[in-house]
This record gives sequence, C-alpha cells and structure tokens, in this order.
Amino acid sequence: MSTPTVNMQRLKNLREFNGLLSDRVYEAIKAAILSFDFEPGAVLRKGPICDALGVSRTPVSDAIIKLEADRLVEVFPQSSTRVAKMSMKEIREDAFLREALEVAAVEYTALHRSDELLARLNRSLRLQDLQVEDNDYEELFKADQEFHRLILGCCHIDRLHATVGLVSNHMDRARRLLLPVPGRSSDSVIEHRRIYKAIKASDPDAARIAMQNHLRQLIKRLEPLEKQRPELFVP
Amino acid sequence: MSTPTVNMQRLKNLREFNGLLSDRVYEAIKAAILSFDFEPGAVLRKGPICDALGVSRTPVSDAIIKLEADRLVEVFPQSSTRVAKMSMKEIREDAFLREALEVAAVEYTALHRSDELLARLNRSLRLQDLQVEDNDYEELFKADQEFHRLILGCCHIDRLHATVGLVSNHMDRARRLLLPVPGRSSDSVIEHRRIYKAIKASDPDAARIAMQNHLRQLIKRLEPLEKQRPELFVP
DNA sequence: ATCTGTCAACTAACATGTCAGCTGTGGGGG
DNA sequence: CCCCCACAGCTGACATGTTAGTTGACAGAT
Repeated sequence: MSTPTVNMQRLKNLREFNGLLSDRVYEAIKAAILSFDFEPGAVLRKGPICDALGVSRTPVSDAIIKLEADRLVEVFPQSSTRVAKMSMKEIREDAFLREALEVAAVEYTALHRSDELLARLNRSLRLQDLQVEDNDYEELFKADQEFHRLILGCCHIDRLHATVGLVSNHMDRARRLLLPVPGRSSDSVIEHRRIYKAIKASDPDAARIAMQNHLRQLIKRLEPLEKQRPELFVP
Repeated sequence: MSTPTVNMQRLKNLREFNGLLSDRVYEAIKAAILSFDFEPGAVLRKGPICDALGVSRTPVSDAIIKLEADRLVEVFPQSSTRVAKMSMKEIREDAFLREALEVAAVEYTALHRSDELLARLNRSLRLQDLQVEDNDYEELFKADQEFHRLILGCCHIDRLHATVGLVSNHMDRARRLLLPVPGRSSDSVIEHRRIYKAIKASDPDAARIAMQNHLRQLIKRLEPLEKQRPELFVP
C-alpha cells in the first residue's frame, strides 16, 4: 500500500478566525482531523499544508506541536508526522478517564446544586425532547454537550471542562462515525433525565450510577467500530 | 517594582540529555520552573535563554509552546512570556481533578488487584518505614510517588499516570515549598497502609475513602502557603 | 503635577535559509 | 533468489533574517 497523504483541499479558510496565525492553523488542522477530512494514519507534510494555507512553515510547526499534545498527531522525529490512528485501547482509556472526571463532577453537583442550575438542566431536557421529536440529530448533539457542560460548570472548576475535552479527543473523533440508531436518542434523554432527578434529589450515589450508566452506553456503541472500520484503527 | 527576570545561570546543561534539542530545552526550562530557579511571575525572554543554552530561537519557542500546554508559563502574544504564578484556585482545581482520577484508579485496583501487586505495594511500604526511621525525606518522596504509580499502573491505562502528572503540575510545584513536619511522614505511611489494606481486602469503598483522606492531607498542608509566600501567588 | 498622544526601541511572530537524519531504491554479494 | 549496504532525494530540525505589535519614555497640553 502506498503512503496515504492528507487531502489538502479540506482545510478551512484561515480568514474565518482572528488571533495568532499559529492558533488559526492549529484550529484548521484540528477541525480537519476531527471531521476525518484528514484520515487516521495519513501522513501530514508541512510543505503542502503551508502551500494550501498560504503561510510559512513556522506557524504550521507550532500547530503540530500543540496537536501532538492533544495526541491527535504522532510525530516521528526527523521523519514524518501522521494523523493519529484510532485505537480502541486508547478510546477505552479515554472512557475511563472521562468517567472518573464526570462522575466526580456529578457527585459534587448533586451536593451543591442551585435552583438556577436545576432550571437550566430542566430547560435543556425539554429542548432535547423537542429535538428527539424532530429527529434533529445535529442540534441534539449540541444539547447533549451543553447538558454535560452545565454539570461540569457547577463545580466552578474552569479546567474540568478543558480536561474532559483534552482527555476525550480520541473518543469524540470515533463518536462522529456513529450513525443514528432508532431509539438511541430518546434513551439518551431518558438517561439524562435520570441524572437530573438524582441531582435534584441531592443524591450523589444515584447521580454517580446514572452518569456511569449513561457514559457506558457510548463506549458500548463505540466498541463495534473497530471491526466495522479496521482501516482507521491501529493494527 | 521593576520587571523581574529569570536567573539564567540556573538552567541545566543540555548535554545531560539525548533526543531532540527542543525536548532537551523543554526539560531544562521545566526543571528550572518546578525547582523555583525560575520564579513564579518572572518574565522569560527568548533571547537570553538562547544565549544561556547556546541554541537558536526555534527550539526555545517550541519548548515554550509545550510549557504553555502544561500551564507552567503564560504567553502574552506579541509581548512576553511569564513563568505562571501559583494560584490557590488552580491548586484546588488540580486537587479535585487528581482526586477524581486517583480515586477511580484505587477503586479499580481494589477490584482487580493481583498478588504480585500486593507484594510490590507491601515492599514499598516496608521501604517507606525504613526511610521514616532514617528521616530520609528525599527518598521517601520518591517512594511515595512509586506507591501511587503502582496503583495507577494496575489499571493498565498508560495515560492515567501521564494525565495525573499533567493535572498536578501546579500542585507539585507548591509541594516543593513544604518543609518537613515532624510526624507527617509517619502519618503518610499510615495512610498508605490503610489504602493497602483496603486494596488487599478488595474493598473499593474503603479504598476510596482512604485515598480521599490521604490526598486531602496534602491540600490541607498547601492552603497556608498562600499567606506565607504571597509573592508567589496571583493577587 | 498629571494626563495624553507620539514615537523609538524592543520583542515575539512569522518567513526563509541551511543542514543532517531518515527512507526507499538499486546494485552487488552471499 | 534474497539480503545487505551505499547512495540520492526528501523532509523535518534547527538557525537566522524580517516584520509588525507592544511598551514605556518623553514632550506637550491641561
């Protein structure tokens, strides 16, 4: 098999962003990786990326250093940089770490919830109901993230959300390969509502169990991907 | 107050390491920050660092990008880079995240421990006893880290140890300011032994409580630092 | 004396030049 | 026929040149 290379046509235009060029390049490449426009395992050459984006090698190199910290690319010194292949082992690790963090957060939230938070969670749940009715998977995905973000935010730990995101990079990428399954959306909202009830009841143990159950549905749905799309995974 | 600048004399010699120059520069600066040779809040200028290390600006810039990801430096674009001041808020956040991860790890370990792990933990505990007798704080510190590493390693999650380390950067730096307190070392070993017993008994709840108790001793000892050394903390 | 606008000096961000390590290919030897 | 090594081309690591944003000092106005 010849060496696969990333498709340069799929890089976002840099003019859409502000800030440092390095950061914009980083965002552009990251988006391309997370959306599978840059395929797992493909080689990332600095030269073509510079040409495609119309920038010099410096901001591209800076971006790659950050992507390496995110574990979205693998750097082989003096040789090449590749888009990280997915690895079910790493995804399971992600799931463990994410569960540890989100469970701690929801236990804390159950003990420290405010009426305002309950109102916001409830509002999110009703929104999710609507989106399930309309089969609006795109918006439901966002509402799901918002629901979790509300819980994480309750801890007043700015870095909690960032750390969950950092830790979940591989899992999030795999998640985008999942196709909508009939009934899954409404199940997901039911699980969310169970979490909500436990928080409302100030019951950390129930909240923990509900959150564990919810998160484990995801990893259960991700497991089959390795057989369905073996070319995306490490051998 | 004039702008404080880091003391360049305190950078480790690069020749002690192998690998990419960027990585060696990263290690050198990181070590200087964690050991307070580079003071919190001090300005890091690329030029003087290049001169001191005898390298060009590229590897130093690369190192600073990585240090920013570790939150050990703060980059003010186009202006300057500073050694991150300590922040009790961030340290408390570190403590929350670390507790979430280590508690999850010790619960897992309690349910999956092998006889070999118990033997290693036991060996570490007897070593710690010796070091307490000899007041060998340096070695005790290492044995403490090893004890925790054994538990984290039991989960077979390579990234768990790395993530705990990443999350604990601020806390670890503050920890180095703590002076030995009579009796603390032996208390610490007692807490470790409690964790060991819970793991041996395959009792995840007891393990969780023992680990929480142990980790909370540290944050309790760190809290007073903000008043003792206010110049090192954000205002 | 204090505040404000201008400007010069400085620094990091970005561009480009250079070099050394890796990689794949082909030829010679086993 | 296969394996090993030499070599050439390529790429990334590192050095250095250039530009533009920031900062702080100073002059003039209030």
